[in-house]
Amino acid sequence: MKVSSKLKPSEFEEKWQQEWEKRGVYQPDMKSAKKPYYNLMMFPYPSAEGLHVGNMYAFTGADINGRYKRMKGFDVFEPIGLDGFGIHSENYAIKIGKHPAQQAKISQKNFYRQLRASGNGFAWRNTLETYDPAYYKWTQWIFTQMFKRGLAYRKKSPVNFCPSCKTVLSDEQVIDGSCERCKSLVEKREMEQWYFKITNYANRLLGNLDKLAWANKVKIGQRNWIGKSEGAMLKFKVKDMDIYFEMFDSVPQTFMAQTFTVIAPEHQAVYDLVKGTEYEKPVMEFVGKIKKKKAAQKFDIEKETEGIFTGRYIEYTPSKKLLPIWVASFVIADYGTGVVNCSVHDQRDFIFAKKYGLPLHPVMFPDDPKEAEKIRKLEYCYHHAPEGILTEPVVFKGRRWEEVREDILSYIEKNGWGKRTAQYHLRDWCISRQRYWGAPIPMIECPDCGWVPVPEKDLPVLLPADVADWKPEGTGKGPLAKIESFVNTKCPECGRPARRETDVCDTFLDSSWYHMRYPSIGLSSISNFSDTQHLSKADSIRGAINTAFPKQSSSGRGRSSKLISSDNLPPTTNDQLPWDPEITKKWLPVTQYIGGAEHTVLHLLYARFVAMVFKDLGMIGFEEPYTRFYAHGLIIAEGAKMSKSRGNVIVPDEYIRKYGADTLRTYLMFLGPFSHGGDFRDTGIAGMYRFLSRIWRLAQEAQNSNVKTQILDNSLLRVMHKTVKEVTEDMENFRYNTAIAHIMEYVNALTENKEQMAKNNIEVLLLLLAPFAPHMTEELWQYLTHDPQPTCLAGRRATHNYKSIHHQPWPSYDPAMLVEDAVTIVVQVNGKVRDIISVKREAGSVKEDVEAEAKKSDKVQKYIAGKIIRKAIFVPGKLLNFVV
RNA sequence: GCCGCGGUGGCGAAACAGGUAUACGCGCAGGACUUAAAAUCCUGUAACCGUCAAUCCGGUUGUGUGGGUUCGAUUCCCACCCGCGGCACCA
Repeated sequence: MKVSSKLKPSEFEEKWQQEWEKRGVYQPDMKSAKKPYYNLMMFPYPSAEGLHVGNMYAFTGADINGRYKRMKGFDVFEPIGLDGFGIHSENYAIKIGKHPAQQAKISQKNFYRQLRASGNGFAWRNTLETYDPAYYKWTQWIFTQMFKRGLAYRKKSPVNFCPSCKTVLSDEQVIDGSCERCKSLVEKREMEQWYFKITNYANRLLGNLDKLAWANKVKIGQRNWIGKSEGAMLKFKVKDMDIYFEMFDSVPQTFMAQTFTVIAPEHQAVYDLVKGTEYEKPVMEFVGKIKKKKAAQKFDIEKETEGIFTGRYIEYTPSKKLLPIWVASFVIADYGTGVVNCSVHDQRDFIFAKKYGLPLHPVMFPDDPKEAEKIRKLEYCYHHAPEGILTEPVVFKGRRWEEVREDILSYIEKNGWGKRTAQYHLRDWCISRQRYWGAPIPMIECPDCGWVPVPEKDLPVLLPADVADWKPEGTGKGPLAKIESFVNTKCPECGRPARRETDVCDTFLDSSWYHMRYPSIGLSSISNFSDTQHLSKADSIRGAINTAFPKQSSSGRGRSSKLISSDNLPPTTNDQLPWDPEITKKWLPVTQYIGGAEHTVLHLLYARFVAMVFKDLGMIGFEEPYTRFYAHGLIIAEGAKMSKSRGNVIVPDEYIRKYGADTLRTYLMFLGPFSHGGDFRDTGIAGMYRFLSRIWRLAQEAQNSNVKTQILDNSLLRVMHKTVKEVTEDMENFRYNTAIAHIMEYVNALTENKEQMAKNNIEVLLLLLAPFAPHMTEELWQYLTHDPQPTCLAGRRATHNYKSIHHQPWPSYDPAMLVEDAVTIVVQVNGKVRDIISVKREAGSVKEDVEAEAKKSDKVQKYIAGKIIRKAIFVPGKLLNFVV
């Protein structure tokens, strides 16, 4: 075997990519793997033609972990797919004026090409795409499971609507109240939507967080999003009416201060309160006005709070007072009960009461009599004051706000006014999207039977293909509503004519369970996968697109929107479940999940929720899908997030062409800590190419016949063991930048001591570098070593005399080799470094010896001569500090 | 407003347990090789001050600002300033 004298990635990178894939180097045996390690990276959603270096950064970092773990002896499974169904991909299709299904085909080809060219060790036989009917059949199946368990329901609720794009937007597409694409102000529209009852799981989602090995900031993010708030739910009667209101109070300490009640304008009971009274007209006009205002500027916090009296009162038993009920703009309808009792000890209530001249009654004061007088005179709002002293109720007179809470809660319960309870900030998950490019919600509305789920045997409900009008129009109905052949169907229960749901599922449902699917893909055929089958699987998009776009058949037009039965679809591993139970038991939960922190509260929460539902339905044996999650940083360009509109998108392709994927990968990882990301500048990349070229030359010099195979003891060997130790520790903690730095130091040591260099020095170097630069290390490894044993790489397939470097064991180090004969001791005088001395290892830990040695130093003498040494602080093997 | 993260040379960044601050790299400067260039290799590179000068030598300051604890602080504590990200009328 020969290699070029110069590092030329184009000569071998593609070659190895093909070779690895052909030999299944990264394809673990799913059934008999002994040490399964499911290394999962969040799959990309194609919202552009291809990947940018920011994406590549994330995938490379995840891949390095997989490659390292593989060398550590794990059966690493690292799958890849595309989250190509949904609004991001559809928006991109709209932007460039292509049909989403056509664009999906183009994006898929390009994304997969780039992911291959980046040198990632993916299990290419286990790919999935969320728009593949074989996949979304099961996304729809999940919906029906939710519905059957009462976890999917319909509710009329305001949704985000962009008047310019004429479309409904998801929450995450609304940035500061504006549409992320056109920047116009987003409106709120009342629409009936499908929801998943994620709030039923709020407490479990919160409680389990403690058990997860996740980045702390992500856990904190989820805790805040779930937003548990404990307090009391009180219940009181409306005077002269048969209406009772419950109201939540998270600060029950000052419950005796409550002097009025506010109700949300959207609250259903508002009308009942004023019906037939003189207040009906003005109040209902007010309600209409506020609703309009809220619709126009959904997220704008109305600084000016507004309200109107309803003419009704709450019989507030604790103080035996009547609290006037007001409709107030600031009350949130879907948090708590939408009715709140108000007091002087709340900032908003205080402002509202002042504005409308409502009564206020302080019951808590500071120690300072002057300040207390100000509170009595209602000069400012005294709230959330731990040191505040209560005056009411009398039994708690003199108690402090910070310690009285639990006793007050018990008191409220004892008197029967209310009960301890918790409220959550988390809302139910809105699934409906009035869009085209998504999995149709598999529900049928029958005039007689109501909402009926599509039977499992009829899934998937295929997305009709030849839809000319697939763009969102913002009429409140999705594009599918216009396709009569889609809409009109029969009720699965009674067989009479019925209509299909025409909304599609939120794309976050697609991605909430994909980790369940990967390991089971292609299971029945994996043992005798031939190359041709493999290629046809890699090309499966063609099949998917063809079902979405059947060729015009002679039998007539318009047939393509007819639903295709599941018989025509690729076989699945199991008819009852979208995964194989045994395989799932072996590989899940995911061993290591890696992704961006921007999904802290969306994808990562939904996936946990869906897993909990699976667990409750007895389908899986765990409820947390990702026990370990690592949040990688973001690559920015010129100080800003990469985006087309900014024009700062950096595509990896040209760099790969010029320097090779190895150089780009290593460079990206060297930029900074993987958790921090970094600013991409191309000035440094040539330096990384230079570094890898040095290794290239070094490895060739190692083939020189003069170079010994192994040297048992010399200084280089010690450096080598130290490097192995440091790099190993860095790899375990995703500290790739310092791992590379340590490899560089090692290379520097080798270059400076070439006469001592042995072949095993180079072999260890290549092994340490292999996760970062998989192609060139493979090329050099094959060049340097000739493994005589034919190795079984991919089950039964390997026939050649070849063992990949990526299947070599990770080098180990001998701790005994790290111990040096002499230790360096820093000598300080009054905390300032005055000299550095070297003593024998044994002497380095004996204070007297080091002290005597240090006193011999002129530099030290200069500072201690003629002075009294009061103390000498000694850190064995490290430091000696004279205090004079 | 609340929550989280960060602030170290010209730049990206190291310092894992309070103990030599600036590892590793980029950039820059100088040199070697060459007819020349590229490539490669070598040397230097926090600031300021001292000696005619100096690659050597000696000193002072220095990790956003001001305090504190300590023999010793980038690291721990308190207060503040600045930047980034998330949430935001949640009673």
